[in-house]
Amino acid sequence: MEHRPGRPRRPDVDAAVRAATVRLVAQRGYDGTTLDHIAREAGVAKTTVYRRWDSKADLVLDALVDVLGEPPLPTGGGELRETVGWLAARIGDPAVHQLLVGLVGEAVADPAVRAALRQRIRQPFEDRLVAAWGAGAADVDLAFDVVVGSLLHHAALAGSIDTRVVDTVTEVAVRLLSGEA
Amino acid sequence: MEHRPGRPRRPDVDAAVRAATVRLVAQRGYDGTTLDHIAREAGVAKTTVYRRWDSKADLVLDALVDVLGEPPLPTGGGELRETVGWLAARIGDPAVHQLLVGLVGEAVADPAVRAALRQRIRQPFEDRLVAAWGAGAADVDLAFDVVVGSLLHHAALAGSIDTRVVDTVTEVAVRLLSGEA
DNA sequence: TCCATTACGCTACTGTTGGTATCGTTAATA
DNA sequence: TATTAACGATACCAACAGTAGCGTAATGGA
Repeated sequence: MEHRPGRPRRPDVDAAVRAATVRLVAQRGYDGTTLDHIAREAGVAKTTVYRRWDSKADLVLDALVDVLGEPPLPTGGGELRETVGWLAARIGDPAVHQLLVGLVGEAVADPAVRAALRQRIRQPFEDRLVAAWGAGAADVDLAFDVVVGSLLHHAALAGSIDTRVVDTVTEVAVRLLSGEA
Repeated sequence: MEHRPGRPRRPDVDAAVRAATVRLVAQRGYDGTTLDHIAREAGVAKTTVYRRWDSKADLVLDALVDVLGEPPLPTGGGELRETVGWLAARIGDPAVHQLLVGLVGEAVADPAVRAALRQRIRQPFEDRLVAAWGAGAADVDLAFDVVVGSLLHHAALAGSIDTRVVDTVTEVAVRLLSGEA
């Protein structure tokens, strides 16, 4: 029962394509990165990419989930800032925010991308905070929108992300979640 | 000295094209609206549109400036919320946020759009607040990014904008500008 | 009136890009 | 050996932003 019949998939292709996607989108942006380019960079035919992912958005989301990592689980009392700060810091990473801003752009036009983004990016973050704090999911959603939205918009208008802005936005979101509204 | 030599421009074309742009982008989104469609809807040839605007982004920005309107000038003491709330409410308008989210998407890839967006959208807002409050421009920029970014991101993930979110975000930005950080 | 100048509509076109179809080949199982 | 599925390669399609060229209409000036 090792394999289904037929030629097995090359085992290293998924990782190579994801890595090429992250690298290229980080330096050339979402729109500036074509699928031909990704495939060539990963040493794979474009048709192979489309056998494994449904669309460019699907691939980029997969690459983003990979490079984003998992949010830390706040353990004690004052650790809320740890989780929120982690999110803000991750978005400061050019790879993360370039991948994300491209996906958000697609989400505006495509409800499927919207749902996938909620489920694979926002949900895990929300789960941690709700589990550790019993906070309302709506409040966490709002805090997430404030952190991610503010930083992405800042990056869009400024071209890069200022560290001071990351800190201030973190502070704002922590206050919001602490129930000081 | 009435006119330069040559056939004068049809005087109502600018307004008609802007109106068609607002209408179509509001209901079909930025990517879902083609220039052929805009031209047809405005009763004008596509080449005429390109004689008057340099690009789709240029046209959409022009239409956005038009439909956004001018921020109110806060007059007295507690009127900061008036100006910030105006901005948040304007973004709640589907026409405004659809136009804006498309432009922000272009701004990520195109520094020229980035600069134009700063100058024609954020600048007037900033001018009012700095003139009336002597607040630092950097603080106003941040507040702008928080209001606009949070609401656009919320819209991107939810598909529409919740009124409660508009209010909360306004509150957050007002606090930020009041120097309670 | 004739001319230079500029806007217009129209049609046709280019170039890019996400995504697909086809096909011969290769690597696995049964 | 037969079947099954993945692969690379190439060619292709459909959209769409933006451009070129052309005949025509409308203005001001000589």
